[in-house]
Amino acid sequence: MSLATSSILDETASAQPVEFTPRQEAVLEHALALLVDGGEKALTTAGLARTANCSKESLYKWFGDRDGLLAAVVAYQASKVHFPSEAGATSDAQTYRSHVQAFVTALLEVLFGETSLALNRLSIGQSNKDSNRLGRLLLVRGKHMISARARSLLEAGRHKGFLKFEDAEDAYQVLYGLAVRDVHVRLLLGERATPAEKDLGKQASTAVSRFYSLFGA
Amino acid sequence: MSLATSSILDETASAQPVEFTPRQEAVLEHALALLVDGGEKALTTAGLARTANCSKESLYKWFGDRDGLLAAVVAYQASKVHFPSEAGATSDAQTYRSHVQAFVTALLEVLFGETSLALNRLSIGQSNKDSNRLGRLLLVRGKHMISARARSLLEAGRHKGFLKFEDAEDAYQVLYGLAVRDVHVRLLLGERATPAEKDLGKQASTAVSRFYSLFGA
DNA sequence: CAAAAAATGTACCGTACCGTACGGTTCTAT
DNA sequence: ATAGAACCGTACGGTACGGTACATTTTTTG
Repeated sequence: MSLATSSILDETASAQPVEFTPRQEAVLEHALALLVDGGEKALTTAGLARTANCSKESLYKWFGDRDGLLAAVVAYQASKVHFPSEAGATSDAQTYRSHVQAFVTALLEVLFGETSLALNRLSIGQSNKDSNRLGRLLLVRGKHMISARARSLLEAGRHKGFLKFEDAEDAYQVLYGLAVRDVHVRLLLGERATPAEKDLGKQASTAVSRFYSLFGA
Repeated sequence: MSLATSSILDETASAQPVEFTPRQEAVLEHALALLVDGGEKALTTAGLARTANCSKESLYKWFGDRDGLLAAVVAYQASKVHFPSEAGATSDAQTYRSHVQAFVTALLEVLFGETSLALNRLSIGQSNKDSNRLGRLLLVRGKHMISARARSLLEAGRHKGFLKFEDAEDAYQVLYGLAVRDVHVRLLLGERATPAEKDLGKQASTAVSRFYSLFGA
């Protein structure tokens, strides 16, 4: 049984960090590069073997089949994304708000990055498969992780009296919508971001400002 | 020169309604059905010819090549989507707000429909092509149309003193974000909507409520 | 009703790519 | 140093699909 089907795809054990050897990580890095410019069609087993200076046989030994390779790419990239955890519990209203704004900025940086866009395009393109491994992988190791992190941040704000809301998940969804709007989908469709949309700090600032208008205590 | 490259793809003349013969529309309907369950891989020329009882030669005569067929499917579906225009200029605050809410509900109905999701998945999957015809097609005949419609609706509300904002496009983006959040992307990734997210009227209602908190006069 | 235009269905070709096999090479451990 | 494992590069089979050609049938038109 391949590495892909035995551990990466096993969503019951989705907590452990998924180890790759350095050689495999180097190959996955090449795979990412191929994906970012060229899309899924550009990531062929022969092409990856050529650009990464490895053999196809190794690819199949490591990842099982092409789907396993794609899943490994997604899992590997997800393992590289880390969000800053809340810096200490002792913070006044001002610094807490700056934490929220930093979180939103980091969120936009990840979502609007070319790598994330390429992987989202890949997963969306595969979302009509029987099991839809990539979509679930991206959701569970990407969005759900971020969502959990955001909820804990917002809960802390409520506990300290900076925010007021009923459901943390609901509040996070609003914050997400205010920050992302339809920019994500437009980027996924290939539209270029406007200069204003490229100023992620400014975008995050106004989003947080509006969020506080709705949920500030 | 094929129909696809001569008229559908001609973005300079993107205003005229794109005519198809009834026979062609019937074939495009079958193509849509194939796309909705099965994704792009399921839409093969041979498969479409078989299910639609037409010949491959006719497909190539009508649409040029496979890309032209995909573009025709997108253009055809876009031509079927219509939003209710604002019903008369004489309306009080209450009915105007109901118009806004109806617009948001219609927006969600379109975006979360299986057909729209399938076409968005298709266009996103093709967004790394050289010209990226599908993405631009979906943007110009879909999102931009809706955006223009929304701006005029919001401008009317501002003119009547129901709303207060600086930039109509910016206000619309906020309304969009409040209503859609990350549900669209999650659906694109294959996740099922929660029961609460399926209540589009309720979702639109709270979105409009929050929008009025931010932009109400 | 007959000629012409259009459409159907099938057969075919070329290409692209997944997956496997195999000979040769490099690394590792004892 | 040497045996064994891992790996590289390449070549090949099988398959799926885009696109074309052509004979037959259906529809339109004068």
